[in-house]
Amino acid sequence: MTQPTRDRILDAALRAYGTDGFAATSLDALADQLGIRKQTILYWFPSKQALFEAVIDAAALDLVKLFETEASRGLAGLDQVEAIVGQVFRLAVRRPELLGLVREVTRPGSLSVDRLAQQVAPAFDRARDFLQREMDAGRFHRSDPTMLLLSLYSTVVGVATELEVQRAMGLAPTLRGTVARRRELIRFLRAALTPRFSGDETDGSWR
Amino acid sequence: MTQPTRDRILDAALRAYGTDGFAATSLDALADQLGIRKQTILYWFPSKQALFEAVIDAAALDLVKLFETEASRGLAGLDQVEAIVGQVFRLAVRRPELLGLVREVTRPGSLSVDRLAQQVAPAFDRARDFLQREMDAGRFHRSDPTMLLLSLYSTVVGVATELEVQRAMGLAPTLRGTVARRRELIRFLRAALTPRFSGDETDGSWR
DNA sequence: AAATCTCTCTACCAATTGGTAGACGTAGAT
DNA sequence: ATCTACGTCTACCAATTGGTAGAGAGATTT
Repeated sequence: MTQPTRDRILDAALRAYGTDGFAATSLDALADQLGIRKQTILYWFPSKQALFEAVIDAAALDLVKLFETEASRGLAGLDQVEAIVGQVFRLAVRRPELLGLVREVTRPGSLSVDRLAQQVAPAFDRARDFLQREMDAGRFHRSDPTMLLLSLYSTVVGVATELEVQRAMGLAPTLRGTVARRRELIRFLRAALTPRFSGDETDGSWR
Repeated sequence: MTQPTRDRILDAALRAYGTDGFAATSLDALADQLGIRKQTILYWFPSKQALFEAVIDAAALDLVKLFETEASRGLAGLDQVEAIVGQVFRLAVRRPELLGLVREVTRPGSLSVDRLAQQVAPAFDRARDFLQREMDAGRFHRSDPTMLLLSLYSTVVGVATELEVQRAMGLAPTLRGTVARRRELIRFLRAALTPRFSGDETDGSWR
């Protein structure tokens, strides 16, 4: 009980919304799980929607902070990519609900995307700049940075979070399996990013 | 009204569950949308859960059929990959709710994954065999086929469906943009799949 | 000591939820 | 003509939903 009530609520809500989804999680269920009454939740957060938004803000802060510190190490080329992949996988293992929340929020038709997007945008910009620099330095296969980032995002977050798909493919969700998946993903990304020759294979122009 | 009631219900439910999610879609809302009473839905499907399962079955059938016909064309190498990507993108444009349902069902903590997984498994097996054959023929970068398939799945489905993430990255969801994204994705996949030299760069052994 | 503030609680409430029971009309079979 | 099966409906219902009102306990301030 060392953690104040408000934080405990945020924590449990993040876990619940990120796992079961916003609509499937009632305030009563959340309160039960915390051993408090629903009205206590409504004291700290004026409505269910407001709680959701607070959860998003908290998650965004965590995500940004994580990438902030990672970026500050100033790695280059595939080392940086590998480090980021490592962070995402660590997140997928230790706080799967966080990535789950991202998927919940980015669902088509979601109203709260912008709230998350706005806070994460600077990190995206930084990532894009990084890709651009690496391309200019000839370390990455040249292509449109934004679209490349989208592909990278989809691949990494997908491989890290699509646990059920992996199970369906016959991959056991063990620690060993996770490590193997990460290694294989990095192999995949290296193949996708490394330029063919000393120069470029494609012309690099867009459209 | 040429379509029988049961099919109309399945159709609307697929769209609703794939867009807003299962928990967020009430039977009343569904019925309203169809201009019928909720009890008519419960006449055709004994419970909300049963309707969900019927929707999954219908979606699985559509997906399998689509890949069945695509695979029967017997393309090889990147041509086959490109054709599949094309199909997925066509799906993302014409029936986004179908891919949305897949994401809904594959959410961690979902109880109905197995139902979908079981029906799609043969298609996955075929895809894995395809990758293995291509590697043996030296047309694809050698690596673990299952994990490669997972990476490919995540990338393709992600890029095709993560509309909100794309919007957050500043990519307009126009038709031109979609085409560009598909082209860039294929470029990405080509880079990831094509072997480096005549032989392999990696040893190909696993673990 | 009184008043205020902070936090959690009990007591409700109107709306919505998934689901049951059964009436009603239509069409085909006997 | 009657019986039966089918499909949709009205009428309910108990449980759950998010939310309001305000009591009460404990600490802090005046």
